[in-house]
Amino acid sequence: MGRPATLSRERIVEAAVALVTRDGAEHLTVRSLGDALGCDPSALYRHFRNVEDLHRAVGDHFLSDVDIVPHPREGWRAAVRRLCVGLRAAQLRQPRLAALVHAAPTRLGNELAFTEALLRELRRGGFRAPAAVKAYHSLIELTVGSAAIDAAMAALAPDDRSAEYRRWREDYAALDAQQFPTVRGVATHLYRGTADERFEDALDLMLTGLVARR
Amino acid sequence: MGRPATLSRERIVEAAVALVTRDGAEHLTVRSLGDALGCDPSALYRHFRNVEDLHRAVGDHFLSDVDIVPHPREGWRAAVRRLCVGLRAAQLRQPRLAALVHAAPTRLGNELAFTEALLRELRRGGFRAPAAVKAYHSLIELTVGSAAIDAAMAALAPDDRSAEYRRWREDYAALDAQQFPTVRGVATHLYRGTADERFEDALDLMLTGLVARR
DNA sequence: CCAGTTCGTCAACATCGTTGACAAACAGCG
DNA sequence: CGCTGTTTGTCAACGATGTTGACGAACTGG
Repeated sequence: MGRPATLSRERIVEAAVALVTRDGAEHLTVRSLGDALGCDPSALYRHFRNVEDLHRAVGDHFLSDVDIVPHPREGWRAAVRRLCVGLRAAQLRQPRLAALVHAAPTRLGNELAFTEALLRELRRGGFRAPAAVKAYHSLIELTVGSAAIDAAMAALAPDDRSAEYRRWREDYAALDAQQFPTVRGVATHLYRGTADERFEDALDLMLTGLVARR
Repeated sequence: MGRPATLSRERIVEAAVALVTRDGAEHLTVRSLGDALGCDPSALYRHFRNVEDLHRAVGDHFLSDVDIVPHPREGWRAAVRRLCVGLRAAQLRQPRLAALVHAAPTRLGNELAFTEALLRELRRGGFRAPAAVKAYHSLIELTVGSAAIDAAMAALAPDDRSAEYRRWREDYAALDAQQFPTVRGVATHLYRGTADERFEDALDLMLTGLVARR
């Protein structure tokens, strides 16, 4: 019944993923996606309520390459670490997209699979249900949150990015020594290294706290 | 020399803050701000390079009410906690705005004052420069990051927000028990309580980790 | 073969940030 | 006083965004 559909949610998401992979998420617009699919932009609204709905679907798709299968002989702490690092990597692989999706859990397939994996490791680590959920919230808050704020920088070309970090350091180093003595004193250490290193540092801190609390 | 300026960065920021406070940050546009100031929208470009520049200035202004003066007889851990909780509160007071600013440090007055205060407490806690900066990065990553992802929810009315959380719980509870046993088992605990509580929980975890590492 | 339904097309709307040409309003100088 | 140069706000326009409503093509069930 009705005209046969040439489009579908799957085809659209597939094309969107290809477009984002090729041109970057900032070029994912209703019009460009329509062009890529060879159809009118407005046709997309037959399959998605609005762009946010589309973004969620595309965002979840990118979580598919997080390694969530349990590794043998891996302790819970290492497993939790691996999961969070993997989630962050997947989010930052499409930085601009992550910034659009991070607002709320999509509660779609790939994200649910990740949630299941993380919570299972925490239960395996000896946390009871309420404590495991608390730990889950903390880890997600840090992992997704830091990905959200690092997304903009991750979108830059490596050269531009380190140039930007350098500029920040210079700004801090040029501060008035009377007013900001501490910042000035540590200016050379600020925003050195990569954002990934800073994240893993924070993650290890939190994991240490988790071990201590357990 | 030249035509006398009726506008200034200060006047513009002031009007922008008023506009954001009244209508919400989503209504902060070049045009609406021009209306509020009784001038042509394009006049703003004489004082700000682009909207992002403007957003940074407005965002920094909202950090002015973070309590950064040292409290007597307060340990470094309590002080660090207070600073981070205060920063988050200030960011979430204008949620939509926080989402626009979180990308990079503004390196403007209020933010610098906060950075100075936080680093000073860490130094006071016995951390040497590199370790203090590492701790600073971790705390900022968590605090600003979690504020970024909580911003969207914080923008909702309290009733809508708890309704949304309830819907998430129901979604998790309705999952297939075969495929997602762990998530389903802890579904009633997920996203209970407030986002503030979850943040403070994560913060305490990180502080515990910091104490252990020191 | 007609009626009903689905789905892509088309044109339009409102809104956004941003730019370049122009004119008003001043300071300094001969 | 008048000219020059500079600053600064105005105006009109551009291109891009998401979104909607009317239309017609293409199918299915009766």
